[in-house]
Amino acid sequence: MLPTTITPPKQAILDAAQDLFAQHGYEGLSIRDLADRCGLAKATIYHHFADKQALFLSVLERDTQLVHDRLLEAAASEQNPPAKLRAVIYTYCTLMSERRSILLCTLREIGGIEAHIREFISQRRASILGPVVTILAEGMAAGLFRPLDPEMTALSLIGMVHAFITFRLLLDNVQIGSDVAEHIYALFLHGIVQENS
Amino acid sequence: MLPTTITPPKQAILDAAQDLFAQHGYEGLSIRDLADRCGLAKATIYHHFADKQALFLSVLERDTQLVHDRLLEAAASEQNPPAKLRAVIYTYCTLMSERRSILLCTLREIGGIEAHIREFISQRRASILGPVVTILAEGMAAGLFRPLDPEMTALSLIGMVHAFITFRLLLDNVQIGSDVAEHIYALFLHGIVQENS
Amino acid sequence: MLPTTITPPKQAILDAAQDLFAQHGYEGLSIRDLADRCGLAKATIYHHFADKQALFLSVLERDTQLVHDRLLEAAASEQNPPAKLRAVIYTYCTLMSERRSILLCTLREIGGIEAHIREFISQRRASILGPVVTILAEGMAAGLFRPLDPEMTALSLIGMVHAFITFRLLLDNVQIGSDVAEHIYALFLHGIVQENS
Amino acid sequence: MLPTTITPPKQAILDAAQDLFAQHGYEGLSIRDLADRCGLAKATIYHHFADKQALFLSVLERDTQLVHDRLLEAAASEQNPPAKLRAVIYTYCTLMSERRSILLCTLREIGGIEAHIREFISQRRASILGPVVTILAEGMAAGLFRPLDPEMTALSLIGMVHAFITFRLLLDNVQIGSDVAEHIYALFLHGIVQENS
DNA sequence: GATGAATGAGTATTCATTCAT
DNA sequence: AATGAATGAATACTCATTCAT
Repeated sequence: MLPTTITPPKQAILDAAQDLFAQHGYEGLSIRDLADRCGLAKATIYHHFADKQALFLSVLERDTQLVHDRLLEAAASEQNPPAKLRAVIYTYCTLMSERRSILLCTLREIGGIEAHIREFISQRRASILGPVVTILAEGMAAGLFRPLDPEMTALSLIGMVHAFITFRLLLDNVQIGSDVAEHIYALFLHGIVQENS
Repeated sequence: MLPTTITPPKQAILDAAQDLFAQHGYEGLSIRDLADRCGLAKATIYHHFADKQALFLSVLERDTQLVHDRLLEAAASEQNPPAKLRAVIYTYCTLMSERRSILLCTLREIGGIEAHIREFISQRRASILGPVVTILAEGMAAGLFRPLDPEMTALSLIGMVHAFITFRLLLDNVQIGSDVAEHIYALFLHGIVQENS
Repeated sequence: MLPTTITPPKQAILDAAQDLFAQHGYEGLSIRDLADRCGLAKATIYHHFADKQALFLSVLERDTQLVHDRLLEAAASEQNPPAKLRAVIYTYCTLMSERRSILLCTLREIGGIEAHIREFISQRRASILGPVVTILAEGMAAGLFRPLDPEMTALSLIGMVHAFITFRLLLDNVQIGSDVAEHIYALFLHGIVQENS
Repeated sequence: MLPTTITPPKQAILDAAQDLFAQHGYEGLSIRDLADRCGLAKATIYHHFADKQALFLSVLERDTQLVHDRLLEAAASEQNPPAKLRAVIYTYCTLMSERRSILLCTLREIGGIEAHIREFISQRRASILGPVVTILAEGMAAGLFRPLDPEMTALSLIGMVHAFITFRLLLDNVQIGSDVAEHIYALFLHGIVQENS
């Protein structure tokens, strides 16, 4: 009836699943709860997705794609590497705070997860680190940044944000604001050492 | 019979539980698996611990205490703040790599966990950040470090380590070595920016 | 396939549960046994009833409704209060003997039962005493019966029947016949005292 | 150390068990709870009683003996059958109200109980009905009471009291007072029918 | 007289999934 | 596109009981 581009029920399931996976993790999402939340019967979920794993991968793909796109947009909105970095840090903080990307939320239960999913997650990680690595490489080439390993450095940056999400937002329910983003930006750029003339 | 200082059975359960919680998370640890691993009957676990939650808190307490103690030792083994920091970073990387402290591994599940446990975790977090905060404050007082928020800065450092644990060790099964510790140490001290004369 | 008025599976579970609750009480009914008796898997019971409590309340409701209806029918089948009472006593004896209403059978466990269920039982008790109270009030109004407290008197009558069910039927496995009903009827109407001219 | 006639710990266990059996029934008493209540280890219970069944029978025997003795005392304290009956009814109401004899409390779970215990209960029932039967026979012999079946009549009387205990005391937590005893006495003696000159 | 450790069988309940309709 | 019924395997947890000390 609706002339929408994508079938609504499938999207509604994905939306609800994104929420629940982010809150409860892979094992923690119950198909029954998901169905209830969607106002559908359990069996209907299986009409749209082969099984829980397929559902998870769909959500993960959509989710990481969104993060990837937003980071690219943020980088593109600025001209020089430091400004790009700043935009990316702000964007990543906001995204994690608002959507709690399930990539982040699933990382800690990796031990119990099937190899198949792990590989998929491993690939998706690149699509998040990618935009950051690009900026770092750009800055190093321009002589603005020191010649560090770009992958490790990007991973370190991502880790700082995650620490605030997990230890502050999730644990203490304290909102992550621009002060955190600014702190991370400053620390990441200049370190803690007092540099003298 | 054994004139050991600590009663073996309870400790054996805690050891196995430490392992399993770290690998599978809170929900992911099955009492049956734990009992099997210990060579005990399920009911025997309940003879020693009131329930899964009590078991978890016992493990968590022992685990965070160990991390706390090791970090203090590391700091005490060096004289000046930068050296102390370096020792602490190395120690934390090693500990996380070897024991995958369940504090870290449980963070993701915080959403679904009962308030009671959350509060406990929240308190224990301080005992891990504490030693780092002390060193930072010391360095700032000495004019060696820039005047940043010590809590946020310590949290950022911890986050960097966690990123390598989750994204490299847990996900790709790649061991975390001294190169990682060294990278984090350098980045944390000086940032990425190329400082000019 | 069957054009029956009520869905068979749910009713079959209720029938089996009525039996088992009556025999073993609330705690004594095992969902596994119930499922076995129905030829269903345990999980199927939970497909139809939220939990044991919901199942119990369903059975209790159906059971007390039946007793209530039968007592009303019995009373309606006769004209004068004494005859009504006699019919009610016979009917109640027969019902208890055949079905061992779970209301009766659960009473002992009241101590351990949750307040929620107790309240439900308390309400249901009225639907059984009601028909008797009505007859007694009728007879008193007509001057046939002495002006006693109708509630207490009805309760006393019910108690006499229960004594025979528990002490004879359940304990000694001796069937309760018309001799018992007749005894109760005579005792309830005239007492034990030899009235003189 | 104590020159008491009976060993205290065994009595303490019996006292606690009497309470718990009365409240929760046979199945409902947990050895762990009993041990906790006594401040003893579970194994200590088994040091004094072979198993749960033996414990139950000990309690039951002590309990019914007490009821039996008190009923005999009550009967002996009066001269003529009606006065004896009145005393017995008052005493029985009080005993049931205060101690909730486990005989009463176990009756409703008879279905699930082992044949061995049932037989024991069956025997003990006589020691409670006995005193009442004696009074009734006495009254009938004296021409004061109508020639009814003494066993059935005694059972009916007991049933009336039980109805008030289960439906009022246990269910509604309403205390059973002398009004109930008086009602039962009057009803039992004269019935409900208005006798005319 | 007392107990800590241990256990096998049991409890109610939830899980992801299948299938006929 | 959707679902009610059904299920086998799993979950955390409790039970009465035994035994070496």
